[in-house]
Amino acid sequence: MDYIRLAIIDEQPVVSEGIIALLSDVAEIQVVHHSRSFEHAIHQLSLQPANVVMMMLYRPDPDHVQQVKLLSERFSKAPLLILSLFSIENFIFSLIRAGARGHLTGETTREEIIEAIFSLRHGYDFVSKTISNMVLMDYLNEKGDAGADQNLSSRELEVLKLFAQSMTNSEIAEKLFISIRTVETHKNNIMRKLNLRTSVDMVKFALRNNLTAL
Amino acid sequence: MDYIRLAIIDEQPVVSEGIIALLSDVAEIQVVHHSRSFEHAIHQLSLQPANVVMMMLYRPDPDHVQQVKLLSERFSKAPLLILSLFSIENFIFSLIRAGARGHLTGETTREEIIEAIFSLRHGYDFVSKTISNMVLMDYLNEKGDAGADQNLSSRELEVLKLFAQSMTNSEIAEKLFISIRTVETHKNNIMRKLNLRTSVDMVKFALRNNLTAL
DNA sequence: CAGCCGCCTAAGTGTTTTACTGAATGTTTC
DNA sequence: GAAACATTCAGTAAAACACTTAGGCGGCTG
Repeated sequence: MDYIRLAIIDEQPVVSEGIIALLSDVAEIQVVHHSRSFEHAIHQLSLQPANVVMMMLYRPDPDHVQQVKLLSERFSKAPLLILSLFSIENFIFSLIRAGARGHLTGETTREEIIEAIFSLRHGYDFVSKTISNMVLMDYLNEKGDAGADQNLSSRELEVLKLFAQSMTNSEIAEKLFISIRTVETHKNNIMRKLNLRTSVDMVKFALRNNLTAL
Repeated sequence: MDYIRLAIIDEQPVVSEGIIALLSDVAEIQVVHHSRSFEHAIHQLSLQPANVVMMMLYRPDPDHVQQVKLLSERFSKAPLLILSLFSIENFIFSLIRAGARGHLTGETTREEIIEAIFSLRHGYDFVSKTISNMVLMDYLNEKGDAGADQNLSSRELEVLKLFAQSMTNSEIAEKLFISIRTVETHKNNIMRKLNLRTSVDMVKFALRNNLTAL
């Protein structure tokens, strides 16, 4: 009997509990451990390897990209499945580029989760229909500006996040080891890309997308 | 037998599915319907009343405060339980002021959810320990800025509101028939009075106090 | 492979906003 | 009537912003 050993990484215990309950009557899937933090997951995975790792994300934090990269490199035998409760397309692409082998949104169903886990276990990638459709829409729109709402680079997201956390330009510059002028440039590009008028709008955008706390 | 008729409002089907799975073996709780949108929930609740309404929130959108207010007024017989996957204390207080009778964070467990539902059904409020502790801390520290806007003059409040609505200093000056320098002074006084560091903090204060929409 | 595009970096220049200080005028309050 | 505060405005220096150019780098494409 070849069980799938599933590891779960989730900051919010109640959601992982729910997911585990959803998977409880699938005999082939065995949840070996679930962690509330990335660091704990690394530790757990070293002790007890998994076949598939599932990671719940609640906001488009650039840190997650680094974590995905690290996980998929260090535990390359355990393909990584992302479940994101937001849907910023470009950010999700970053995650996939960083090594995630599958992705689901909050729109997904129990059946799709199971299908995704089986796919990853057997070496196939899995991307939810929602995201597939986004790619298709993009393809059809010829990268039309209509959907060019949320194509911030990871660096821009980082700057936006720090700014929305009440850091001044010089503080951001110091923290990221870049010049103040570069911080300004990033902010300009963010405003241009998102079609925002003032920095107040930028703060609101960050809040809407859970990049910072109110 | 007196079933608890539970209605669920959740944008992310996968989370509600998980919650429903967690509650599936509690005989006294019957999930009568779950909606992906607030509007749909209003419609459903009119057709089929509930004893308890559970609402999942993923980000601190001020619209939610209005929705909570409307729900708790229109369906006053169905106490409202919020499950927020973030933990911004001030925002949660707004939700409770708006009429929510219970609140849980993502830290919660299956048992706590069940306890909360039963409490609300029997007329008691339920607030998770995480938030209870926050309230206590707040009470002790006298730190919360609820009511702090009382100290602002009406003119200052007006300037703050316009600023938080993305108006530049010159636009505010023009609108209020005062000079730009005066607008600056007002902003300075606001920051000093509220003990804020940056204008980003000012925007957040305005949002917390419903002076503007996100 | 050459060319194009996006990302990251940075600077130039001019405008706007902020930080800090001071101050005139009126209203309220003790 | 003195004290406290609201409202108004300004000088000066620093910070931030808008708009532009620009080099190096990596990826994609014809």
